[in-house]
Amino acid sequence: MFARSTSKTWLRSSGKRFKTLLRRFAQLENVLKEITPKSIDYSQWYVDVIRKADMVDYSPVKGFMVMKPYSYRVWEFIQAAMNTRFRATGHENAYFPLLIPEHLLQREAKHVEGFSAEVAWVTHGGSELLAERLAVRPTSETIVGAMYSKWIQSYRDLPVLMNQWSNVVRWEKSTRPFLRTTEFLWQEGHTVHRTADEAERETRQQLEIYREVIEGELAIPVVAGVKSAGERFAGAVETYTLEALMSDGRALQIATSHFLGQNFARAFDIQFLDEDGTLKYGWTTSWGSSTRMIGGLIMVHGDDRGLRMPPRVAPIQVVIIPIGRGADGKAVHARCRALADELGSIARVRLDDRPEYTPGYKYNDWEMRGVPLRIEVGPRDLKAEQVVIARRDTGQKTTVALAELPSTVARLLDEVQQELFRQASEYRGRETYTISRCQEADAHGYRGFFRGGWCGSEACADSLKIETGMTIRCLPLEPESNQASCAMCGATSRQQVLLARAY
RNA sequence: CGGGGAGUAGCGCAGCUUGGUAGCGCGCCUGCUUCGGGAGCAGGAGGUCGCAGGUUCAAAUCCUGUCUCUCCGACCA
Repeated sequence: MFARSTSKTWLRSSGKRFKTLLRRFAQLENVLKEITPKSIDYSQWYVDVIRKADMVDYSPVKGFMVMKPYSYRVWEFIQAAMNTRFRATGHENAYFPLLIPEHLLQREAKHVEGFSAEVAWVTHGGSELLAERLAVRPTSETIVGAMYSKWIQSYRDLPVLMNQWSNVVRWEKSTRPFLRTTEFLWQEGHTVHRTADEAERETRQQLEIYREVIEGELAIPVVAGVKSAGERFAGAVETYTLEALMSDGRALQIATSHFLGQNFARAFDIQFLDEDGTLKYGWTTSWGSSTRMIGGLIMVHGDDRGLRMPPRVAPIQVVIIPIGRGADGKAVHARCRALADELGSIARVRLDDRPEYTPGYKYNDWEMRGVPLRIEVGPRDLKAEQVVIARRDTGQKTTVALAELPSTVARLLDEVQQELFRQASEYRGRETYTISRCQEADAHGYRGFFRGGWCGSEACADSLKIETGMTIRCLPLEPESNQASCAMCGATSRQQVLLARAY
């Protein structure tokens, strides 16, 4: 036993030393100076990318991070894309308070149970001890429910369709920027409906909106499904989820939508007088997506040179880099400025005219930040009335005549968006396996999505976790085929499930 | 929360074993020369060594505590 633990420790530390060596070697080879290659240390790669791309910084408090402008801008694009769709489906934005009195938080039994371990409490106002402690919201079902019960009296008040953009706090044990932080930004929708059917439809409709935004804007392919009971939101009847596959083969739950039945309506007394004169409980839903999506964006599209931004959410879509000095330089700069003005109406353009850096430095710099298109303008191009365009997604360089530049840029931005989605889809397709026994995932290093049968028992879900480290990510809404037997116990399968190791 | 690793200039690190003037590379500032894939030379600025105690004539170095980051588990968007 002693020998075993010793060798384990040794392996761990020598593994780390080995990684450091490899990393240094990579740096000497000038593969890339600032970013650890994915293949050497994925976690380190992730941290390097977000820091070198100037997306976040750590704060003095554990688990809290600063979102710097370059990542916050991405968040703003996500917000815009979602707000448009929320509004189109009749939702309105509102804002509910940050602090929730303890008695409210405790109204719904399963909900409290689910969140109690990670709630932060406010106990003092100034130096005075509060009569009742106040929870910093981990999510807002309770405070929203309490308010809704005041606002709703008649079926004519329904449906209530509200959304809020806010921060929430969950005291997490281990944190990683974007993926799991103690405080995070998100959007949470809360609705009340007259019938169960309507609430169910709402739940699915919002999941579909998430899919549109995540696939269409972030270029991240997702699998839509239903959570198993063990993975369900605390207090929900049914939780719908979108699962994405990261480039290290682990799954990320990227958005969820909950059908809450009448659980919260009963707990918070959300009742309405129906047309038939009887008092009924409303049917509620809630749905959320967070800055975690940005973490997904990084892990799905990033490569060893850094980020690769899908154009639709890229803070800078086109960077123009002048080449040359002296007399040439002046003409080049004039041309670049003119191009920046011209293209500014069709894309988010940045002219990098910093004199202190060479073009080569700038290429690397902007590639690290994932700018989709780079336009190079040098003396040669000036004479030939052309520019060189380099794509971040494929690395391809092409020469484009000035006359065709605006249309080409517009087309290429569209192509890069498609290509990133195509690459991610192809990867996911390649790394999705159908298995009949969960141990078969071992051959693939438990990297990827695994489709297998499930008998429906929580015991099997638990043993899966213990034996393979995988969890049931969801019961896909569109199962590919139905396995005859459970991948864990071999009994008759109830439905195909998606298995993976998850973030 | 358990177990590893790490905190020294903006970044990456050496120095610590054996206590005695704070170092290197990159970056930064100034000047000149450079510019089609991380430019060159010269000069210069920058650090209460994570924080708090303790030992000592003397602590980056030794001891205790604590905070943060990071990895692996357990718990979760």
